[in-house]
Amino acid sequence: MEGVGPTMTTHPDLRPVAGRPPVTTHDELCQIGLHLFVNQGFDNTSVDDIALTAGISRRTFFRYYESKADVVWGDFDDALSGLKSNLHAIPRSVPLMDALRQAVVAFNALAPDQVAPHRARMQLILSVPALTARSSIRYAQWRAVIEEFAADRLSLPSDHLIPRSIGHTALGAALAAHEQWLQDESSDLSALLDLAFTALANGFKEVT
Amino acid sequence: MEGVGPTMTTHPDLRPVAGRPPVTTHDELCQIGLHLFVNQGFDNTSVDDIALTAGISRRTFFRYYESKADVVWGDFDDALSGLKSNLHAIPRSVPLMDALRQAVVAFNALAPDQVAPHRARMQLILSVPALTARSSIRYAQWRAVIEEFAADRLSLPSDHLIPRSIGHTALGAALAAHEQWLQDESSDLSALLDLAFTALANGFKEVT
DNA sequence: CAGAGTAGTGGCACTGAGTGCAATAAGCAC
DNA sequence: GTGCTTATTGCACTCAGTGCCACTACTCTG
Repeated sequence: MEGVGPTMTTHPDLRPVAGRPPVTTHDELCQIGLHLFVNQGFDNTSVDDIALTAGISRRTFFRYYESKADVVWGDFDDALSGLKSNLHAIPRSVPLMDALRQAVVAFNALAPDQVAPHRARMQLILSVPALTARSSIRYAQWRAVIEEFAADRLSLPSDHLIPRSIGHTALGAALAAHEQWLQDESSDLSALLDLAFTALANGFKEVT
Repeated sequence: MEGVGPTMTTHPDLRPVAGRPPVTTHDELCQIGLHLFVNQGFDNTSVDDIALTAGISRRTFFRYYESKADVVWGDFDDALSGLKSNLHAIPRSVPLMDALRQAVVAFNALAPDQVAPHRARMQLILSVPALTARSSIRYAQWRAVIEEFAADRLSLPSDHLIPRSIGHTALGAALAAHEQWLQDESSDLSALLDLAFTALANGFKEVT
């Protein structure tokens, strides 16, 4: 959904003082996994394949990721906190739906060298059923950020119908834009996101 | 999402003339599955449990449903064609977003005796991670119906950004309403759907 | 440097989902 | 009955995911 993944490492190596140092990283496994999934397909890639390639044991793999499918998302919590800070950096004078649009667009602005890997990731997520399915967890986290922000702006509890609807529909708009982006190699994700969120804020009136 | 399930049997027994007759039905397995999931939890219920209760073999279970999770949706294709005909029964004079709202609200109008089982089903789907995940397939089918309708109304291809966004956001609104409905035992699903779709059509302006 | 403490790794065994295959059972028409 | 068709079933297998426990590799303390 955003600039997740290997190229966007955070946590600048805060290794805890004691204990055996980790052999690999989430990012490394993510890179390896994506590579294998792209080349031989998700279903044709076993956890053993990934572990073997990474030089770790199968058991250790599951200490890094809870499931094979989670690999594609890399360190998503990291990305989410980015979205959150993007949102909260927007002044309250900007209307809610504009703020959402701006934050989501800004957050998906990718450096040129990140476009290709992000395309690969999203292509997998949106086309492999098992990945689409497992992504529902990530989507829920993403929505929670939006809901919380909307609830704050509207002075409503975040489990109120309106913030919830905003969370769900914002996710919908973002996914639609991503699908569209994947469909056309030459398209611009930011522009598509902008369009989708604008249409959403207009209630899909006055559209071509 | 709608009046799916046991209480809503269609296909009035078009048994093919030749061959061994089926021992059970999708609906029966759906009922058994829901019952077990509600009582002992989804993860604590194995396919063997369901098969044993239904008096069939484990292998046969997988001829009826592709996965354990699919059980909760019963015969969803059936429900979908209901939504589709609901949509196409609406005159073209009704604006697109109003038509969607009306169709979805009408389609989720449950007979009093269907409320409890539908609550149970949606409660499972929206709270058990494995079911939430697997439901993405069903959601995609649901969206496709909406997208197709919107594309037709707007004279756009159904893989255009706007119909896609409408499909995604309509699903979002419906899910938000369902979540809200589950949260409050005394709430009315139709009213919540109406509110969510109205807010969507207003671009979330002028909301309380 | 020895030993304690801590955290990551690895092997093993196990459960359970889902699948391919081949045999069998149960209807139908003739 | 014989064939034809379709459903059921058992078996064997792959693979994801988990619990348990031993082991390893590092740091810190004395």
